[in-house]
Amino acid sequence: MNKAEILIIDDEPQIRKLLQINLESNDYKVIQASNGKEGLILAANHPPEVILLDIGLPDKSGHEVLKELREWYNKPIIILSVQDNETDIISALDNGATDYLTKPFRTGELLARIRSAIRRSQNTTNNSSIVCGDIEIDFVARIVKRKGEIVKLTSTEYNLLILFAKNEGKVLTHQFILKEIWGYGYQTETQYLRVFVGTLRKKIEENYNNPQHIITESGVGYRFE
Amino acid sequence: MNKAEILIIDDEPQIRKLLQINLESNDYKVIQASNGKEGLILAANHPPEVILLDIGLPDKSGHEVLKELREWYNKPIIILSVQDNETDIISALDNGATDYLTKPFRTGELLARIRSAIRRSQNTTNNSSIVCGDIEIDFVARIVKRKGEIVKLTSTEYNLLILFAKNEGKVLTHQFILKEIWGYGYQTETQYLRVFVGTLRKKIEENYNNPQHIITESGVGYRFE
DNA sequence: TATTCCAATATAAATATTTTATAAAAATTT
DNA sequence: AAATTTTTATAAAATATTTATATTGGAATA
Repeated sequence: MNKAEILIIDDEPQIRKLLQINLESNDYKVIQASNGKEGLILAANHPPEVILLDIGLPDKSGHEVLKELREWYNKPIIILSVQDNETDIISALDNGATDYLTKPFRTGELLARIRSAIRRSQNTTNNSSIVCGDIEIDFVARIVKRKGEIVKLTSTEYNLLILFAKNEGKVLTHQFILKEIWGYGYQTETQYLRVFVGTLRKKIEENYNNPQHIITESGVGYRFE
Repeated sequence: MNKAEILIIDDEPQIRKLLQINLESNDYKVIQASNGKEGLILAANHPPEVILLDIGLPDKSGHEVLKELREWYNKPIIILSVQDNETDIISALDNGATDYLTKPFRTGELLARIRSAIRRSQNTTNNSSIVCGDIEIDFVARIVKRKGEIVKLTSTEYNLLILFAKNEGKVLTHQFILKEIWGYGYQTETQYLRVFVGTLRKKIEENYNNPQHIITESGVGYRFE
């Protein structure tokens, strides 16, 4: 029994109907909005477990809705997009979307993606702490422990670790990390990142010549495990 | 029971007859056109599941027909060509043809290619993940797994694999691949491609002396299965 | 049919280039 | 002044390109 609530924001009634049938038959409770404004109101009144958002709304409001949602909503937002609209997808992911699906999609994959998103979000946002192997992060107290011992981190180091931990298993590009931690205009300062990844590794890796947590993806970015 | 419709566009009546007999005995419904104009009309009136197009028509109209078709038709177009007309084949593939067969062809091969093309066109939803046999690509996480294990790819290798995976089953010419991965001006550097196909095969093929995923189409390019 | 030859492809290895890691100095913030 | 961040410099590692050589498969020849 799930009964987790899912909000669908899409202007196409057929898509909403299709989603509704599939989701309800899998024990999700479905709420629907046919435009961005309505979606924002519904989400605010009764925050759902997952939001499915059509990014390619005719009035281009999908991107704005995503940004507005992300100002306060930190559960999964899965983007729905028509095929061949890669630009939309990439910009959505950079703006905090959790995942995406292109229409037409297979039901099996949709359900799998929803399950995976919920699982991940329960590991992170819901709880006030994350445990990744020997690393333990307490968001409320802003404390990080390694094998039970408190690790002293500077605020940049801490922010970086949080960003990694919230995106466990995902490759984060240099650009993305720099934008998230330092803000726009810093996206080319890759050296900052190297320095801080270095200090973080020294503090959280067992053997920092052979990092097990922060993995380098040469030419691309880093991945946290 | 298939009853998928196949449109043949070829000026040689013997070839049309031969194809018709073979295809109908395999439960396909066959429509025929003896020239490009007729073919375009038939295709527009009743879009078939696959089009077999003779590219080497005497008046060279095959190429034009292909281009016109590709403006709206996105199902498989398999090129028929006389042997030794590699230029024709390559230009057709670069213009969006799915596959090719050289006359005279073996019936078994023809049928296999048609089946494969149909299968592919039915699941081309380019989604946030692709599964091809034991290979699994997650675009969001930017991670490739083989039998569940993460495969470490360099960024060029990854880009190449993505290009292949997004065009599964389709023959990609050297030129096309080089243009997509390295950009204009690199279209003659076929050796780059060989080196990278080599390293990719080592990483994703079970037995890389007998590649099952990246298939060589000698003189033309590669195909991903 | 078997053999030779050729062009295309594959592989290995050397070199060049780019990217990353690290230390440490300088600047800034607390 | 201490802690932290930014900048600079340099070493090390990873990746890409180039070169050399081997292998393969098809066409031509005997």
